[in-house]
Amino acid sequence: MTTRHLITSAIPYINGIKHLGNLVGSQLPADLYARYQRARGNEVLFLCATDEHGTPAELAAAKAGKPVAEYCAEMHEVQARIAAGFGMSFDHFGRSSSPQNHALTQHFAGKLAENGLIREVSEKQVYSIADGRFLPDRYIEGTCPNCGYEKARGDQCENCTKQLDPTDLIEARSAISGSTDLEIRETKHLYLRQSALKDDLDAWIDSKSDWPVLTTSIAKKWLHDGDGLQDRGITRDLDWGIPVRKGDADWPGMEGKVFYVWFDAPIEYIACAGEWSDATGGDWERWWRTDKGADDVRYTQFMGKDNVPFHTLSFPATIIGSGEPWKLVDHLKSFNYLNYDGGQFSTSQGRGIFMDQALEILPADYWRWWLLSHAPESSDSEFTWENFQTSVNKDLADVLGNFVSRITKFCRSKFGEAVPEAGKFGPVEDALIADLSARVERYAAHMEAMEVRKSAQELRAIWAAGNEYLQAQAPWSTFKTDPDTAAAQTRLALNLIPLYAVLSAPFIPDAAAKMLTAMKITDTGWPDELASFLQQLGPGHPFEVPEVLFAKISDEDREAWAARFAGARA
RNA sequence: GGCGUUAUAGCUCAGUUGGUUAGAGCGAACGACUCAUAAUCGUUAGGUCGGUGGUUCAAGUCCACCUAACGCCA
Repeated sequence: MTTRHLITSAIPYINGIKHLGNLVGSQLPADLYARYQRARGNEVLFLCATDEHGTPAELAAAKAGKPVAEYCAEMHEVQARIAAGFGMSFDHFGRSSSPQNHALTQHFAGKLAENGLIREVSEKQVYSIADGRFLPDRYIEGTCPNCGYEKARGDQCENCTKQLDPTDLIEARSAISGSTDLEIRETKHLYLRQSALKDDLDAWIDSKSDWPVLTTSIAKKWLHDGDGLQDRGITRDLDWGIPVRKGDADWPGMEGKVFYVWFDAPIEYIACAGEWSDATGGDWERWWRTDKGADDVRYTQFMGKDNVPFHTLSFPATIIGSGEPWKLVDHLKSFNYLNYDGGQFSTSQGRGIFMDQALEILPADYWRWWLLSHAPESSDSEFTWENFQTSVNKDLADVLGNFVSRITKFCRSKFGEAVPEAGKFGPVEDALIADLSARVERYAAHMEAMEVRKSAQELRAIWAAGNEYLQAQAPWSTFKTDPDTAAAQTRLALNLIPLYAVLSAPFIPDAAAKMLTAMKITDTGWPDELASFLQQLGPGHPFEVPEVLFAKISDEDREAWAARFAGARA
């Protein structure tokens, strides 16, 4: 029985290229799961997009000297290209600024208003006359009244960590223009009454007993801490964003305002499916509307822990509050942070390795393997160059790559570049097949459960089993006295290559494809019946000795890279 | 200050609902093999499971307190 899997990765913000910590927390594990489910013959819709609205995008565009729409369009292409470089198998990589998202976001706001879940709030905000705009708290700078630090931000002083209100700052100025010509103006905003949905959300979270504790503990904290779940503003005084409208209608009093980015970004998960439909002719509603076939869809989200509150509370509040039959997430896989060599990856400080830089120095498979096999599932984990080097060299080059190399070269030298036909399997071969069957089953169970590290561990053991078999049977020795038996041993070992390719493809798709190409086989299917799977390459089946699958990382490379990435990004 | 997560062999980590001698990979030592990217395979290495005190016939595995790191919030 096949299952339909809707899979989304947290959508990356538009203002720049993401680092490896961002990648391992969302896109990469989501891709792993999507590839695995497709390999099992299930129908998959895997979506991601760029998150394009908000002040940071406006400022990044201004810094680049471009209109914000143009900047976003360009950065979207850049991010799409890099994601493709990492092998992300998105069915669609959309944009939160799409017309589909404009319409859907306005639709949701209208429904929420109809259901009494929106309230209007008047509040005072800082307006910069020189900039001609309201300033978010963190874009106001001034001297900290507490410690005297001169570059304190309106929300917090980075020097003494004291929480501030913009009006506390001495000599407050705009962080954008530096202008001190500021005034307090009254402005009206819409708030989503999340508090009214608290009990619904609480019950819903309670029903998710199989979610990672990281996910539920964060959600529970926000639900129960202090005064409980707070209402949140969903509008801003900005130009760049989705205009505030009540469905198709104007929203009196909200002219010139846009929806706050956190409100429209998750709705893009749905709109993205609409973009996919418009681009491909697919039917997005059967993935998202439970009244139109989405009831039997299994929806899984992937994200870093910083995104958990929005996905467990705010977005579900939007969906539940609409009163319409939209699909809610079934499983939410969250990740901790990946640290870089003793500190944090930092986009703002340019610390760590960024996605474009990673692809400049090594192929995607190297990064995919290390990042996934060290995914920060149970706690924060750390990238070090030494660990990366030994892990990649040992696992990929020595255990997997060398296995393919040794058996294909051995066969070529003794039997030629075709699968030898003599001899037959005995008890040792049966035992190997039985052992591998059990391992494949465990691997599948871990992949199904999204236990990323455990999956990688089992996969590695499956690779090692091939080396163990060769080492114990030593066809190079057997060949001298009993060439027929050596032929059978070689035949079995060669057949392990397609097995390794299929199982490894979700982790290292490029190398997996090379392995299949070398063995001159295209579609292997999933190894449900291992005994027959391992006879796919029958006697006489031709193959080629592939190029080295994984070159090793030398100490010189490692040292050079460690030095290059020690400081801030150039 | 409140809350949360984490703390297991030199390193990176596994350890289901508490139950015989606490596991894996890497590193290290020794051995085997020589087909292979000087790759592989095997054996060994004995860590008071952060600390203290409890519950229990029995705790790394539950409870309390403490310590440290990280994070979230105020």
